[in-house]
Amino acid sequence: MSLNDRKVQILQAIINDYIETAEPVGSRTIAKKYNLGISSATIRNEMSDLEEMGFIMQPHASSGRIPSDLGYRLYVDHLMQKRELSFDEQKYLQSVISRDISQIDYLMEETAKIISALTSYTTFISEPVGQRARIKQIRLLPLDMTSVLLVIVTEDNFMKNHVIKMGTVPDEDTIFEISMYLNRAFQGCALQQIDQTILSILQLELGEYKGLLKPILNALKSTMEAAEKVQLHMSGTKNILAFPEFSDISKAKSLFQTLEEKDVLTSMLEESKCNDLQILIGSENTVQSMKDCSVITATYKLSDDTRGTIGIVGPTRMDYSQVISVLNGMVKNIEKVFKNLTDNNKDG
Amino acid sequence: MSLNDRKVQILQAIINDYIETAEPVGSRTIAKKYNLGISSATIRNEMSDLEEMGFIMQPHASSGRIPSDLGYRLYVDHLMQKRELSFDEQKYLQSVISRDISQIDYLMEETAKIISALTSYTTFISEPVGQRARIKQIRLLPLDMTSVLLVIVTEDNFMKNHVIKMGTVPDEDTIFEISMYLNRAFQGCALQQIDQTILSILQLELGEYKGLLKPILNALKSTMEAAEKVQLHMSGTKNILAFPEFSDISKAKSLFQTLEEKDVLTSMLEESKCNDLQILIGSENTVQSMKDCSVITATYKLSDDTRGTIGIVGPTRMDYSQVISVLNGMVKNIEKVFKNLTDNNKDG
DNA sequence: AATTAGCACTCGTGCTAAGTGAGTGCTAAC
DNA sequence: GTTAGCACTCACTTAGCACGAGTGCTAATT
Repeated sequence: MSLNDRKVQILQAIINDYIETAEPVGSRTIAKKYNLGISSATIRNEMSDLEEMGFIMQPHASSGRIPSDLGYRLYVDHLMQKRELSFDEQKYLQSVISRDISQIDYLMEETAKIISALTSYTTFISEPVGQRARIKQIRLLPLDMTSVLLVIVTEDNFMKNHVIKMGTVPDEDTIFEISMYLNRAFQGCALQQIDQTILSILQLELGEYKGLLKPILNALKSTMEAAEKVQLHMSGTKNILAFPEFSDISKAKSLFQTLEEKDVLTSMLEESKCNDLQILIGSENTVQSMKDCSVITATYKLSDDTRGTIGIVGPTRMDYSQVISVLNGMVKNIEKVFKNLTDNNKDG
Repeated sequence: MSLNDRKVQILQAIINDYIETAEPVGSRTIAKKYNLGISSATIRNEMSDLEEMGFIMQPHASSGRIPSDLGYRLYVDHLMQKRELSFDEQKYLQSVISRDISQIDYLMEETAKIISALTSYTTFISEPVGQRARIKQIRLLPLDMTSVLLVIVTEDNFMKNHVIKMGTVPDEDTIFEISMYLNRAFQGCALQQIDQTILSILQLELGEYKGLLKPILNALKSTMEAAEKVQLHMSGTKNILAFPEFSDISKAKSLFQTLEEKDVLTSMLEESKCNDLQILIGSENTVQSMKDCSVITATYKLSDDTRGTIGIVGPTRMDYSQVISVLNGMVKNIEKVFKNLTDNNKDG
């Protein structure tokens, strides 16, 4: 039994119809709606074959057929038509550019919102991460009467500020000097490289301000930890409730549960980071509560090793073709935004 | 018809039972479960009165009674027993201390998680905000070959860093000088106070680096905008699905919709900021989708004018007494954490 | 040999009717 | 004023039935 042309047409019809209606598709529906030039009886025979081959299944005897995960897989890999974005979609997608995007978290938040609005699926996105391990700059600044401000920047411009309370704050020039010491001592360092030798030298150099060393080390540690932790933004979780496959509250609940565990999502995004586009259909997902969902992820690259990932979660019966074109569009868009941002700032 | 002692006892019994079971409470249930020493017939008569007075109502004829918003109001204002936290609850609540809390957003995130876990309601919390309008420090630092880093700090230590791309980056000493100019020019300023006079002087002082002025002004603007926008953290949205009052998917959906609109929540928290504790029951809420919910908010104060608010959303049938004690406990806790943080840093 | 028409059969869905039980309101007796 | 008793209401459950969408099989047709 071979997967001939007609079987493929029928499978395609079933998938298209099911994506649209969420109802099991019967042979008569296909005969009437899609002009394949064959009768429902013939379609029935073919469907029986398709079921035997594992591409479709019956929710219960004497009901229509729905695509299986394998069916969707075939569809995604070989049948799916590439869909161009409409003008309106394109325009809406690009609206993220026109806002103030100098703040990365805002850009991420907006991006997630736009994608979830366009696709009506749940969207999550990770901030771009690259070479964070090494310290690029570490600077001390005066803040007020009782505290100084420590600014730490890693190689890929991840940065974090720390307020350090002190009994008495040194004067402007002394702070500048200490700042220079610190920068010389730590620049280019990974956290692990900071050993006792460096610390003793530094302690000596700091002189009467050696009390600063402890809070500075704490700040370094917490910055490095935060740098490891990829920031995640999410939007459109409520959309899940609109799909009939989640009208069973308990199913919705367990998916929500998973979506609240950012670690799970982060590691999902991490895993897919090497692929430009990754599609996991139903049972292909490792997370139990997503066995009824498909997850599509796309990776955007700001440089060779600075990347982030956008992910979409929806029922397996999702509009793969639309999602993929939206994701591709958005990836191009983000990359462009960052490029523009860089160029603009060079002018200003 | 007066609200005598017996009526109050019956009302209390109805509310307690309904909070526990979520089922309309009948006269026989009360007679059997709560030993009030009167028969179900008497209770029926009293209930009839209570209904006439507006404290309870029937979902449909010949069903048991449920408390009305007015009933809950009476309960909350006069009947409710203050509940002490159990040892375990107290311990769990304080577990937020033992983690690394030097980063405010992490602390907020954890706090929301703990409260939603303890109460099983949805929790949202706003970061402490005080006098943000004025600039406390504005500093320029070298970053790398093509860019400098601008650090802006407002009066209440809200801070934001901005990367400014430049064709050629001045040397360390020049940057320091520019940094000092800037700081002198803008320290103590509100954004609105920056006028043309200041700008022309600055432009003169910046000399060949006057190109910096535009990005600096942009950075100032975006910082001030971000400072106005209160950061909000949320946890436990999925809990909503566990309550029978939201087993109707469409109700759950509209509540989710509201919870995704951070502006709405932010303004709710803002409004309640003057009260230590505020309880809005059902129809007392202005937001339409929350007319079936109660919202309890508690305000924590880090100083006279630096405050944040914790809010809890749940069905009107919520365990008011538990929620209030958890919120009070957490407010004390947060205030303590911040106090400790300050003291610790003074030592180190 | 492939296709199709026809038919029996399956099974979810929607409707109705009857029965059940929790709860009320009213009345008359205590 | 309190209570027992009773009629009544109404949501909820269950069974039975008809309907229709859909299948699989078989025999006729191309």
